Amino acid sequence: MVPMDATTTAATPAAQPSDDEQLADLQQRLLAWYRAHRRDLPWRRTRDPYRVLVSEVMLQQTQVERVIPKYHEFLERFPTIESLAAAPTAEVIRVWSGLGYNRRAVNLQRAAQAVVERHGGVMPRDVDELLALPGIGRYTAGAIACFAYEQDVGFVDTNIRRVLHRLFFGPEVPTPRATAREIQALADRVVPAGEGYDWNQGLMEFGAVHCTARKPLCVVCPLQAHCRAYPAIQTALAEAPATARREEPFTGSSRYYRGRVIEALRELPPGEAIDLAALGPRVRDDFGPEHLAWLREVVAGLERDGLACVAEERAEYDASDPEAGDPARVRVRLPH
DNA sequence: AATCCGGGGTA
DNA sequence: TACCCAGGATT
Repeated sequence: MVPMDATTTAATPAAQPSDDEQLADLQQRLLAWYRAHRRDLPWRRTRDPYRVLVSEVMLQQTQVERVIPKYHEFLERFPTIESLAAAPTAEVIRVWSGLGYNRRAVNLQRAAQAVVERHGGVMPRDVDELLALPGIGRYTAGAIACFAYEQDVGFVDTNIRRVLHRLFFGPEVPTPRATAREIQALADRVVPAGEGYDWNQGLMEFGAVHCTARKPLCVVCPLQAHCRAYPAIQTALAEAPATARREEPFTGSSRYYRGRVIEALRELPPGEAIDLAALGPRVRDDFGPEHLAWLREVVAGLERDGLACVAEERAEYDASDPEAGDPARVRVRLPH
């Protein structure tokens, strides 16, 4: 006997679809949108875990259009995970030129070395094992599990965060209504079974070209009926005071000079080192002896990140200051 | 939670 | 010039 209670699933009228039916419709609409609008990107043509790894690390904070040529160049030079693991780090850093966040290059090679040494050259499938690799966080681990091994796992990048927040929580401005944990849990829950690859690619594509941060195309959005942010998002974005987050000046910053030093080291002949006194003028026009200690600190920071190697030439013993090394005697090069 | 980490394209 | 952008690691 069917209960009289109208709230039970069995008694729910077709005119009031269940949450499951709503979600299924949303999923099908997004998948349909993606299959009609997806860009032909190089890393969408492969499931090779190594190639997926390379693309995902490059795509961390770097735009698609800038990654595409470097992706081809990098794989031409390092076609296999073994070749990357065995290469001189200096060469990996050189090939990385133009992508920025150079630590990623070092971590990518370290990850390749870990896969070769700890996993016999086979990229792990489990998110937890992937997370243990250098430079691979929750996003990249999930992306590899999904885009290389086609597992139905959820993960969150800036596009997925924005899209899921708008759909399920409402406008993300002026302040987000959901925590990172809630978004991650949601991302895991809404992956359609067996469709994880297209679903996650679709969420990112949708966020990148349709449900954008500034000018979402709500008027022609196929997900209108499912969106907690529609149509309030347009008003919210219009009223949001242009986030007065002043960026600190880049020229003259530590980041700027780190970039200049790496740029100078890349130009050295392979294996060659340069002393600070010669490096200085290549990094800043006004360089003088008073900048030696400062440059030594910049180089020390790069060394901590595995981006530079420092060798101090044997100094004369100075009885008055036995601790101090002479910055002028320090030589620097890219790591082997 | 805040901060650091590059660089290039574009309005 | 100012602003944007497929995160991770450290503290």
